[in-house]
Amino acid sequence: MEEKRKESTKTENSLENTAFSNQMMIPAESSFSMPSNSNSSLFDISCGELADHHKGSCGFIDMLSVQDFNFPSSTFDDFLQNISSHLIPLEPQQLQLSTSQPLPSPASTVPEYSEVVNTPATPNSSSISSSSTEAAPNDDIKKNKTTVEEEEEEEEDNQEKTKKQLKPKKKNQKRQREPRFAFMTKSEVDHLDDGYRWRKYGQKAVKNSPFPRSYYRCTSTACGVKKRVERSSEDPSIVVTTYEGTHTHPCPITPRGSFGVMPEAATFGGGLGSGVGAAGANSSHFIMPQILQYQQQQQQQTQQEPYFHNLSAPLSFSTATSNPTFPPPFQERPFCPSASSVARDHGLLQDMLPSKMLKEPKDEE
DNA sequence: CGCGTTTGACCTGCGC
DNA sequence: GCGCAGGTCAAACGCG
Repeated sequence: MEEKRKESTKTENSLENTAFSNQMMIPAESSFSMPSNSNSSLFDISCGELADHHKGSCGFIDMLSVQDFNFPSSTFDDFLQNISSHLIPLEPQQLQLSTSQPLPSPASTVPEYSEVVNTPATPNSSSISSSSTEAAPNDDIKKNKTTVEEEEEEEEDNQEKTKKQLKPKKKNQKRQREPRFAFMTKSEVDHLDDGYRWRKYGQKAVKNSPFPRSYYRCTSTACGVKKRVERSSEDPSIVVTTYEGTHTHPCPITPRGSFGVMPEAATFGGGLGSGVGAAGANSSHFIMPQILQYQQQQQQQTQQEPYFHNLSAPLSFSTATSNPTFPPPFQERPFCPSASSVARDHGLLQDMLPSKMLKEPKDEE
């Protein structure tokens, strides 16, 4: 197995633009629902089995029509970024529902993602921290510890009291858990090219999984963003990518340098989504959005109702409830959606995805 | 030669 | 205290 994995790893490296096919995992707060009756759509949402550490933290999105889609890094970046600009978080309670239900063990429900994810136990802090922690993630940033950050620490403390800080990183420095953000992709390659340059610094066998977990770090000196990649033991075709930290630099491979940049600003937005979208997707903001919006527009251009609202049931992502209440942090838009997304929502996918992908919704029109 | 990967050792947290 | 598991380090190695 191990060897097989290794081989695949090699393969991955050679496959730059991975087959980003059809599934994305998003933070629990990203849970959203969409008209269940609009299954024609580009996306269908459902809950999937999550890796242990993801339990309770993520939702699972199926991008039905995005089969075997090759995502150029820049596109992916855009994609995520656009997405994140429309995140619609759920209420703590709902989050609770959405996350805990599908999750087997309550204990493992909140693990390390507590900050980013909806921590049933501490809804408030979770939502707050998700945005705040983003401000104090990277090493450099840590240097400038501000009172704000200290507050964040407190929050984190609360959240992590159960989990405690993971290792203080060799120094006495208390280890801060940076906001994390995970998503799943159905891909043959583990390491998706998200536009950033990553250096693998470790690989570990994961318990209860035949697949090893790989650890990557952003190669940019001042950037401490990390990312873990592992395959789902449930479904080997699914790659779970977890980003941690905030990029403090623009995406090196982003053609549209414009958006990829969210340096300091990233403190708020860069977050976990980091790897994913330079500025983009930050933990708490990375939630589906425009895509659905797009879909909706495509299907019912007149629909004025927000695409998805709160998730009432983890598995159902059913149609929305009418009261989308978003925790403060979610209401903010840390970064500016790429021009394309802002200027023309419906152009989002067109802008990011190959026409191939857009076909479905379009054809439906 | 620079950069990235591999891989075993090491560190830390946590449960028993 | 001990063992397990996750996470990180860093030397060795491979590749362009």
